[in-house]
Amino acid sequence: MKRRPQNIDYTRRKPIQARAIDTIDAILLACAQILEKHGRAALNTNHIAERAGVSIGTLYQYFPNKQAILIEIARREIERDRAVVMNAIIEGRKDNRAELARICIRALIASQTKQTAVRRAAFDALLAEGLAQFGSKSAPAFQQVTEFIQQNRKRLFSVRARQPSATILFVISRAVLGVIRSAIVEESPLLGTAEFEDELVRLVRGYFVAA
Amino acid sequence: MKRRPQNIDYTRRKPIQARAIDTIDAILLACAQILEKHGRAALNTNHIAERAGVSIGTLYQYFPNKQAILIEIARREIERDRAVVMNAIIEGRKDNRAELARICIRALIASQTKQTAVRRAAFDALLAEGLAQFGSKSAPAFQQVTEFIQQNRKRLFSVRARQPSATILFVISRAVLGVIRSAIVEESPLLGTAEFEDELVRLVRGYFVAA
Amino acid sequence: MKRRPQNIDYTRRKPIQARAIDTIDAILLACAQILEKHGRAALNTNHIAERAGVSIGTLYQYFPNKQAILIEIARREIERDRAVVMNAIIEGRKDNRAELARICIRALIASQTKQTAVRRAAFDALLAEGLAQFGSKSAPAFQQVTEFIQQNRKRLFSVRARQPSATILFVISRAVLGVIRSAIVEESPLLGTAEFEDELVRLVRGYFVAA
Amino acid sequence: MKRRPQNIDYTRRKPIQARAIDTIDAILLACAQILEKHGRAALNTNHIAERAGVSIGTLYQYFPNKQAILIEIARREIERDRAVVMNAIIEGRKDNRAELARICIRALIASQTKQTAVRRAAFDALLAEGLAQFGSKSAPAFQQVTEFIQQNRKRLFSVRARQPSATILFVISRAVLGVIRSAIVEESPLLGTAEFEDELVRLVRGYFVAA
DNA sequence: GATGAATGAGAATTCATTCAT
DNA sequence: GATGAATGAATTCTCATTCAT
Repeated sequence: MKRRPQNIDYTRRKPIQARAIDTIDAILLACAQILEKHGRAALNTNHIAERAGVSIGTLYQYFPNKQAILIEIARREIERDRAVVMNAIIEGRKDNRAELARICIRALIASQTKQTAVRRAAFDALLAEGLAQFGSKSAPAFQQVTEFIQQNRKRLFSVRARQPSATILFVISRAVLGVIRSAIVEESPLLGTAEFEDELVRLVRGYFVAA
Repeated sequence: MKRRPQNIDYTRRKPIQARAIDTIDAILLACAQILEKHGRAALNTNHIAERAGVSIGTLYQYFPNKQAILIEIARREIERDRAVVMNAIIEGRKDNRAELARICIRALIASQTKQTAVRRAAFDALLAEGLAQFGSKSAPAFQQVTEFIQQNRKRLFSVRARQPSATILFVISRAVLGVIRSAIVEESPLLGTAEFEDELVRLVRGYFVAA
Repeated sequence: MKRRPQNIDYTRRKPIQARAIDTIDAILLACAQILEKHGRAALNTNHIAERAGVSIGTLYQYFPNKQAILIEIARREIERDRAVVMNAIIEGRKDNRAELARICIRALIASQTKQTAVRRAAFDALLAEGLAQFGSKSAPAFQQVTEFIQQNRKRLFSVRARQPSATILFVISRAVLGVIRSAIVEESPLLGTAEFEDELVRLVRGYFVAA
Repeated sequence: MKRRPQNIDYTRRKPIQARAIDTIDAILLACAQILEKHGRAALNTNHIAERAGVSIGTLYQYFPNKQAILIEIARREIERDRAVVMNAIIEGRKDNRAELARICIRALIASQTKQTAVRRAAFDALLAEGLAQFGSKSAPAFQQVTEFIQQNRKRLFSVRARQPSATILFVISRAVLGVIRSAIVEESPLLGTAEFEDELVRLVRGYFVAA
C-alpha cells in the first residue's frame, strides 16, 4: 500500500476549522453506515467518500489511508465504552442501594449490542495494524475506569471483596466482555434476558468473593 | 473467459479417494502456514495452491471460494478445542486429586496460544458468512463436553457447586475463552504466568460457588 | 483450444452400437436443456457431461470439442425445419383447398417458437465456425424443399405466380423466417395472433404476384 | 483483492467532460475494431483498454462490464440504422421521381454490409441481456421513421398502397432486414447484385399492393 | 471404452491511491 | 483546499481439455 507523505495529523481531536470537523465526522459516519448496512466486503474508499458527500481527494486530505479511518472509529468506540462504564458508575453512586456491578453490566450489554459490524471491522483494523497499537489506544481510555474502581472497591463490590489488582481487573473485564461478545456473535437467545444479566452479575460477584 | 456467476448449483467434488483427502489437507495446511507466516493480507488463492503443491484449478475443485477454505479451518479448530477439553477431563479423571478446572484451563491456554493468526482469520471468515453459522458449527462440537460436565458436576466443581445449566456453561466457557483470547490479542504479559492461570481458576470456582 | 486427434467421426449418423447413440443423444439433450433453462453463459462441458449422466472423458470420446456439440444440434434443428415444411406441404396436398403458403407459415411459426435459446446458441456456433459451414450444412436440407416447391409452383402459389427462381426462393424464405425470428426475439405481441399469420401470407402472395 | 460482488449500486461515472466522452468513444471504437479484426473470441476487456489507449481501470469507470460495452455499440448501431433510413427518405423527397422503397433498401444494404462482426456481437449482447431490452432500445429509434412513413404513405408506396398499420410496418421492415442479414450471414453471392435489390423492391411493392 | 482428478492459461474486475486542474 | 479522472497491480475464479488408471 503506497502512502503519500502524511502532513495531517489525523489523530488530532480538534481541527482548527469547523468545516474539517464536519468532513471528518461525515467520513466516519459514512464508513460506519456502510459497515453496518453492507458489511466489511462492501467497504471501499470511493464508496465512503461518495456517501460522505465529499470527493475521494478530500477524504485523503483527512486520512492518510483507509486503515486510518477504521482506527479512528475504533478509537472512538473505545472511548464510548469507557464513557458508558463511567456513566453507569456515576449514576450508581447517586442511588446508594444500586448494585454497581449490575449497572455496569447492563450498560455494557446495551452498548455492545449496537453497531456490531462497525466495532468488529474497526477493531480488526486495530489488530492488523500491530497489536501494540491496541494497548496504547485502549489503555488510556480504561485507565480512568480502572483507577476509579480501585479507589471505590469497597462500595463497588461489597466489604468482603479482594483488592482488585491490575490482573484481576483485566480478567474480570475481559471475562464479562467476552461473554457479551460471544452472545452477540453467536446470536444467543440469552441476549436480553434477565437470566443472562443475573449470571454475569454472579460471575463478577463470585470472582471478587473467591478466596 | 470469465462468465457471470452461474445460477446452477454445480457442487464441488466431494473427496472419495485418499488422494483427494491428501489434497484437501495440503490446501488447508498451506493456508494455515501462509496465515501464520505472512498474515491475512498476504493470503490469496494462487499462493495457497502454489504452497500446497497443486494447481489453482485443483484448489477450486475442492473449495468453491477462498472463504470456504477458511471456514473449513475454523470447523477443524473448533473440533480441536473440543478434543482438547475432553482430553484434559479424561486425563484428570485418572488422577483423582487433580483440579479439573485448572487442567482444562491449562489445556485451553496452551491450545489457544497456538496458531493465533490462523484462528483469527478462520473465525473471521465464519463471522462474515453470517453469524448464525458459528452457533451451528460450534454447538455440536461442544455438546459432548457439555453433557460430560453436567454428568460429572460434583466431581468437577466440588460438592457445593450449583447445577450447571446450559446458560451457566455458556457463560463460564465464553468467560474463560474471552479472557484467554483477549490476553493473546492484546499481547498481555500475563500470558504464561502462574498468576494468570490462578485467576482463571478462581473465576471458575467463584462462579460455581456463588449463590 | 487444444484438440486431441479426432478418431471418431461425430457426423456419422448411425454409430454401430446402440449405447453410443444413447450417449450422443443424452449429451445433445443435456446441452439443449442447459441452454434453454440456464442460458448460454451457463453452458460448459463439465455441466453437459454431468447432466447427460456421463463422465467428461466419455463426452470427449464422442465430440472432439464443445463447438462440435452445438454444431450437431444446429444440424438437427435445420433438418427439423426441413421436415416441418415438407410435412406441411404433404399434409396440404391431401386437402385440395388448403392454402399451402398459410400452412407452411403456420408450421414454421410453431417450429421456430420452440427452443429459442437452443437454436440461437447452436446457429451461433455454426457462424463462429466459419460461414461456409452454414451453407454446406443447411443447403442439402433445403434442397429437397426447394425442388419440391419449384415443381409444384402453380398449385402452391395460384396461377398468376411467377416462376420461382433460386433467388426468389431465397428472398421469400429468409423474409418469412426473418419476420418470425424478429417477432420471437423482440417478444412481439403479434406472435400467435391471426393478424400476424395473415400478414405473412399476404407477404408471400404479394411477392409471387408482383410483376 | 477481489471481493464478492457488492450489492451496493455504485453507479458508474457519467461523462460530463469532453475528455470523458473521448474516452468512451475510444473504448467503443477499440471494441469494434477488435471485433472486426479478430472476432468475438478475441474480445477481452484488457485488449479493449489497451487498444483504446486507456487503462483497464478507466474502462471500468465508464462501463460496468464487458457486456455493457457491446450493448452501447448495439444502441448506436440501431440509431445509425434509423438515421440511414431517414436520410434515404429525405434525400428521396428532393428527387420526386425516386422510388423511395428502392432508395431505402439500397441504403440499408449498404449500411448492414458494414461492420458485420461488430453488429453480430453487439446484438447478441443485447439478446443475452434479456430479449425485451431489444424492443425497448430499438422501438424509440424507429418511432420517428414509422411516423414519417405513415404520414407519407401515398407518396412512398403508390396510390394503391394500403394504410400501413404498425403490424404492416413491423412485417415489412423485419422481412427486408431479415433477407439482407441472411444474405450477409450466409455469404450469399446475391449480395451486391442488381437482381437482389430488385427482388427486395418487389417484395415491398407486392406486400403493399396485396389486397 | 469409461472415468474423473488435475491442469493452468487466461479473463474479468476491484479499489487504494495519485495528481493535474 | 477541493475535485474526480486515471491508474494498474493484484486477485479471484472458470472451464476446455488431457491422461493415468
